[in-house]
Amino acid sequence: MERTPNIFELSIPVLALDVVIFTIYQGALCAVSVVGSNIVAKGKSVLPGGVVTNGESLEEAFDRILLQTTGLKGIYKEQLYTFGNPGRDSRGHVVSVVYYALVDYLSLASQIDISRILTTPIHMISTDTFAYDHAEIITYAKKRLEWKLEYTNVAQNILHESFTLTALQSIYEVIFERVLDKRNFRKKILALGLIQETGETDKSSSRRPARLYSFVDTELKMLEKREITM
Amino acid sequence: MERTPNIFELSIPVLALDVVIFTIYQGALCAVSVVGSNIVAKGKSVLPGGVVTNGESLEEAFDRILLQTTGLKGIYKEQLYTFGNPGRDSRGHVVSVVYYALVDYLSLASQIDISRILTTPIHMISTDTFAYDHAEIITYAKKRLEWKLEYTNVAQNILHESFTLTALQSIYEVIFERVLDKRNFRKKILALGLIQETGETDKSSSRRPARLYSFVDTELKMLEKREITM
DNA sequence: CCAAAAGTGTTATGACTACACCCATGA
DNA sequence: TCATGGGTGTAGTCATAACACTTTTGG
Repeated sequence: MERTPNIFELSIPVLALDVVIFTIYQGALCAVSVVGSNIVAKGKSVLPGGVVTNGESLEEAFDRILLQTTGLKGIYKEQLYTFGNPGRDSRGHVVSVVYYALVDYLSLASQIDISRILTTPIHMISTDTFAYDHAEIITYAKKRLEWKLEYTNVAQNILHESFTLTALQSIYEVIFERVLDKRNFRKKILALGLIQETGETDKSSSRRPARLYSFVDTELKMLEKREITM
Repeated sequence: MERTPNIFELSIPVLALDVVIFTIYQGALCAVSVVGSNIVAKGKSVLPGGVVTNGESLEEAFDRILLQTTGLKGIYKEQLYTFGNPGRDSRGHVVSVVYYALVDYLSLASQIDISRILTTPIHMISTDTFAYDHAEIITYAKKRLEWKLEYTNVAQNILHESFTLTALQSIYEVIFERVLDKRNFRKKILALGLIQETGETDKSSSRRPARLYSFVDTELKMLEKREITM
């Protein structure tokens, strides 16, 4: 999170907004970060973030800050939590509304400035490598993501438009950190009616071509039954 | 939400904290509010709230604001959402971190100053009776409460220490707005192992005395399986 | 002895889990 | 023709949902 230096002298807390962006890269769940530039965050990674300005809605702040810090726009997001511990930034009292966001790696790579952006596998994230309380925030966001994956059709936002069932299953496996049974996974995911065959196949591999699927609904949808357990 | 008038002149959004307090009174789910005193909220109800001060954590702000506005302390709470639309308070840009809280009516009635506090059944809450976006916030909180009731043992926080199974069932019925089957409810709630018999019975009614139960765990606990559906 | 709420089981249906082999393709 | 990932079905177990009568008490 990059912050302008002068506002800490006001007598009220400063309101910031940070974003935990998840993507899947090389089979691992990763969080997107930038290199800290101020005195406190020097040499560490920080979440993309910034200060919310007067008269700006949180949505607007999200869009602006995301674009300024990463070059991304139009990705799936959801408000996560507001962190307000006065000690979380040693420069002053910063209350941060944190969003988490999902993006598929191909969209990410095509929109961002690779030289400024880090994509860190979540197992490599710790308070040694991330400034402020950002490692803790990412852990919190990961839990929320697991939950959302289990109870909603949110997975579509971390996948390309069309995908194979194996690719979809591996999203779940990577995020749940658990292997799933292929037959049960397919049975259940198809029974939910969330996805449909596109009629196309993925011919890029040198093996039997896999059928491609896409999500039926693009909006977030709560499931009556838990999506995936196994 | 009561706010001090002078801070709106600063060039950054003001951070406030509001609380949706739920309780069950006379068989209805109710939200606690106070009478608006400033020019914008005159004649309407507002959620208990206030401005977060510099150097104060959100937890500390919650405790202070809750006590100042209602006299309550030590009740169950959880952060709900942060509302930041610049138009939500016509006096200036107020970003409000909203918590929801649960309290049983007997504790509520014994701690609050009845003459200053309103307890409104949630079906009577609308933008006509509540100032700002508070009616909308309460609706949002109600949804979260339903969810929590379904997936956690949070119900204990809206009940007295010991309770009959019929009382517990009626909590679920009031919040879900649906009647539940008595035998299935009991079977399921007992199978979950969340509650235990106290050995006492409720002799206050003039009918067959009901057994009293209490919760085993006092901390919030996620259930692996959905708690109550039916 | 009556009114009212407390308390109690069974059955049918659907979901979940575990498990192993054949298929289609490009190299 | 072979190596690789794609694709498929069954059976046992467990949770869910629907349903009605007897018990206990105070008045």
